[in-house]
Amino acid sequence: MADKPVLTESMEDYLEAILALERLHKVARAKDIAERLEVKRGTVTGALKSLAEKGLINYAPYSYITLTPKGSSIASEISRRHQVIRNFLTEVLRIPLETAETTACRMEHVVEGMVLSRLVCFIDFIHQCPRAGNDLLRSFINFCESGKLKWDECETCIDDCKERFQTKKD
Amino acid sequence: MADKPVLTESMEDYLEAILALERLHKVARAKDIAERLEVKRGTVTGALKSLAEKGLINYAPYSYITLTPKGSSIASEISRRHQVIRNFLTEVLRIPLETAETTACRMEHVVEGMVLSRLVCFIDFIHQCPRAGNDLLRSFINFCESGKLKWDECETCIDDCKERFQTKKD
DNA sequence: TTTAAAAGTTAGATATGCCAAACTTTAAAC
DNA sequence: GTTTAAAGTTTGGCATATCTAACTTTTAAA
Repeated sequence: MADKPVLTESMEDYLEAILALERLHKVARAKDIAERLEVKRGTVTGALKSLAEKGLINYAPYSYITLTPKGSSIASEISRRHQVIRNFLTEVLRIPLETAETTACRMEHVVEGMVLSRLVCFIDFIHQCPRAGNDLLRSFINFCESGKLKWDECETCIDDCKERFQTKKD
Repeated sequence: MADKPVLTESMEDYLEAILALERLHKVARAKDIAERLEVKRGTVTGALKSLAEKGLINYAPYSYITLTPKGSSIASEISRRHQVIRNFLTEVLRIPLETAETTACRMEHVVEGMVLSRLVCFIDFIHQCPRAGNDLLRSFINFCESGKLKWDECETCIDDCKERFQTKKD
């Protein structure tokens, strides 16, 4: 399999849309791609030709559209970037889903390997570390809203944390 | 002051570069902008005309370049986005500075208000919350490298955390 | 099976953003 | 004060990405 071509954000969006439509209907149709990306049908035709030239999709005029193995591999990677970023935004930063989605759509084109794997680690870590977890995130939200820490609650907070860990050990 | 125009990423980059050069030398020169953004001098001239038309820079052919109040306000906002993102990447995710810089350069164009303020909060929270702090981040790095939590160390970790808090209270 | 609507394509236009290369202005060296 | 080099500008060209509107193919309804 040839090297992965460097794609524009736009081309990445098309691949991602095609992957999503394949998952829904086995194949993608130009009209659905256009709706999903909010562009006109004519614009899609041009993009499809470009992706076909790069060997990323199976395409002939008037045909249905599917990803080639190479296209599928790239699309999956982009889709994964999207998911990781969205999960970070919703689960850690507690951003509302809709905002998280639109932000992930834009961020997915600009984070590369190391940052992505750190985000994955961070989400896992927050969920697994006894000192972190959902109740730490609850404190975070509280901090966001009030702008300050409630120091008088810290002692019980730490004690609760330890207790939960003891219970969990069994 | 008129409404803030919607700018392309490219125009945002030019404003940010001009702000940085203003801070260094009081005024910006086209040549330095070109070097900073790694584009040719001719490209800069076009961008400057466009920014001047939008009322964001003071510019006349062959003159030095300064930001108008409106341009300055926008440039500062972008610069702040950059800093917040870079700080998050280095201080929380512990990404090496160089990678953090280049990622921040790309991310600064795609995060809007809510995500940015949550990032600010999160950095503050991690630094201020007794259950979080630098030693939690050290555990995180450990987790990143080993791929797993050392559960046998959790009890002492929590105890140390409490002890540090007790000491700090004085 | 004809026909009408939906889907897809094409052609021409616009906007951004970049480059190379020729040209002009400014500033500095002599 | 010339002259020359650096900085800035202009022009023409290219690539991407989009639109509108006209046209073609396919599909589905009558």
